[in-house]
Amino acid sequence: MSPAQLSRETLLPALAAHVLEQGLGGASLRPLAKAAGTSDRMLIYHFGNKETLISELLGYIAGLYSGALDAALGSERPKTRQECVARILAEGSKPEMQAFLVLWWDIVAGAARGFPGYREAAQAMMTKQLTWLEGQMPEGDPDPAGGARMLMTMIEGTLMLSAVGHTDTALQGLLAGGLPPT
Amino acid sequence: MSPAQLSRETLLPALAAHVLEQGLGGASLRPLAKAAGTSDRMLIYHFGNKETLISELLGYIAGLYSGALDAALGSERPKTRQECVARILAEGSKPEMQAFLVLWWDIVAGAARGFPGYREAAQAMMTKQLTWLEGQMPEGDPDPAGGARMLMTMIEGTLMLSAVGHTDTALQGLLAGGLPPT
DNA sequence: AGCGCTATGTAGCACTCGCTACAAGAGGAA
DNA sequence: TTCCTCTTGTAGCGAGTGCTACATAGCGCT
Repeated sequence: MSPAQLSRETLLPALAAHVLEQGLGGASLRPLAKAAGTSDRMLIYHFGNKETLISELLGYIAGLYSGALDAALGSERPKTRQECVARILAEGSKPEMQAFLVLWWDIVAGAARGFPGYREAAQAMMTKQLTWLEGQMPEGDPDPAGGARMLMTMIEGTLMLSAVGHTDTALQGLLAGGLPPT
Repeated sequence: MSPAQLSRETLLPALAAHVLEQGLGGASLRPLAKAAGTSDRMLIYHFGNKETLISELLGYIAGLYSGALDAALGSERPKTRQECVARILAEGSKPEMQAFLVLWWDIVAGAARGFPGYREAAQAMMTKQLTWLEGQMPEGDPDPAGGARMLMTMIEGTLMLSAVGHTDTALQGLLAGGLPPT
């Protein structure tokens, strides 16, 4: 009956799955523990306190995101910047990415408010995404580094506007910027 | 001793001041009531329940934001798009705007998660900002409507990246987009 | 066998949460 | 006056919060 020994590493996947669908705002110990098949008592035992747990969880989720981006590496690079934008927006609209996106705004809000661990995790995810985007820039692009950062800014703006029901504004903005997502 | 009669209208300013500095995540009735000089009992009495209170509060804050934008209308229009971006980013970096910005990410997170009232308030604020931005577009701009939407998308992306410690990424993106904030 | 360390369960503490039951004062209407 | 409505205070409920005290089972080491 004794389950495989618990540890931070074995707990984190279940915890991540829980916050991915329930959010960080209402993440309290007992529901988290239930989702991981254990008790609040054991979460405190393994992580010390809730703050540490959340920090480690955010780091783990940043790793998940990084892995998801790696798995999304297309075989051949896009030919144009606009194709590049279209591809990454398509990536973000996949259903399995929705939970990530919703959670993302929780993380941004926590980062803006200075909660411990939030900023670091958010920064790591954005750094990873920037790297990924640089690798996705068209072959002969005149300014891959700067271009990637510009596309990144446009994409993040698009995601935010979409989150609050201003998808049209963002799409028309992309259009006016010469980056119509096909 | 009897204070002026309480009502939703007289309560909202104090409530807004509280969430502007404490955030929406931890906004619970008793601290809110204390900030407004009353009791949780009376908040429920006047608003019915917490959900309604938050919804009305978000609407009120959207109005505050709208007023702040109106008050920030410069006398003369910027000459170029980049000056326009520089001006709005400068506006957003004023200290009195910081509380708005931090709260903003709470609202976006709530909107993304579908909390009642959040999306409506966020949408209203973005609509207002878009209108404001259209009015700030340079005189002879070839495409004021589309341009405003593009600038809007870039600006929101910049704000988000700044919130998570990627200000440099955003600024380099603006630079590569021909929109260096002076 | 005995000892000590690690992992876990049970129970509980002091606190906050949104909300409600009940009573009471104030003011107007009859 | 008597009644009714509106507004407010006091007290509390049941649930949930992070966290802790205490006991205990299992394991390896000597």
